[in-house]
Amino acid sequence: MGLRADYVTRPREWIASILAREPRFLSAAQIHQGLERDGARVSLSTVYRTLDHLQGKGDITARPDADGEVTYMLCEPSRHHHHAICRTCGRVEDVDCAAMEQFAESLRARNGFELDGHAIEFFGKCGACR
Amino acid sequence: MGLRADYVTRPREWIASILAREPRFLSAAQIHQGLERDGARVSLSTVYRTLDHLQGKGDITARPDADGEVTYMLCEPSRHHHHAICRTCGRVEDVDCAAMEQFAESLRARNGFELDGHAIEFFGKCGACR
DNA sequence: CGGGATTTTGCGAATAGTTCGCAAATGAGG
DNA sequence: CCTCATTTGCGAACTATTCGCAAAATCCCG
Ligand SMILES: [Zn+2]
Ligand SMILES: [Zn+2]
Ligand SMILES: [Zn+2]
Ligand SMILES: [Zn+2]
Repeated sequence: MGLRADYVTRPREWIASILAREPRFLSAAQIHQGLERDGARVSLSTVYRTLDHLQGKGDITARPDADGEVTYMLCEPSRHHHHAICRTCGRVEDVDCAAMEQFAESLRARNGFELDGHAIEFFGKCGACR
Repeated sequence: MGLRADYVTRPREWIASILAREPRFLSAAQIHQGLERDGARVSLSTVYRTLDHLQGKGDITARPDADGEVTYMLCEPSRHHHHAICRTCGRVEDVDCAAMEQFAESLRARNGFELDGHAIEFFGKCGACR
């Protein structure tokens, strides 16, 4: 009772290693394909379960892509920050949250990232709900 | 041949009217339920097709929710702006894109919206892709 | 007000992504 | 090694979304 087990297994190591070397959001299917390419035989169910597991540990971030397919990336959501996503290759660069207004400039300066769009969502309580 | 037909039909009017009175993102299923509640019998397929149609006309915005289910709201995506989404009731208020830094303040002042979080995504080309 | 060409709808079947149940395999600990 | 809890694989079940096709609705024009 109490302690939650956290076995180290081949499938989990393989999946973590795929995520570790891809700085972009990957779908469960893409991860599964990556495993096959590496010669690692892991069921798709296990991929999903491992992703849930990693998400539970706070090791990965999940996000539905434009079509609603959920994608995952190694990234600590606990450290509040945002993402710059390359429209061409999908590469993700972390962006801290300090000065929003400077983002466009600093992004370019720091990462060579050429900004051409952004999406923002604010959350909170509307007047009626307070 | 050129002109694209754009029939005015009951289902389309009903669906548009549901969207018109809900300032929040609704899933196809929620819209379908709303139609039934109104006594309007429309198939779920038609709901999806009408949503595609409205999206094609640029009348609605679609966005996958956290679980990947796609949701829709009456909102012109052509006028670039962002959304403040109430964590409690889902109400969406439009926010223009001018001065990002002032958003938190102005949101509260203008709409009584109490901000407690935000998600931002930048898009563009990374250094490697340029 | 029809009549016919065109578009839209409903239905059920087909997809695609994700989850589940359960028996067999694996990892942790002694 | 042995034992027990956890994890895996497999196939079936689910859910959201899309499709094909015949029937119904809309529009246009006379
Ligand atoms: Zn990150
Ligand atoms: Zn790139
Ligand atoms: Zn809007
Ligand atoms: Zn609210």
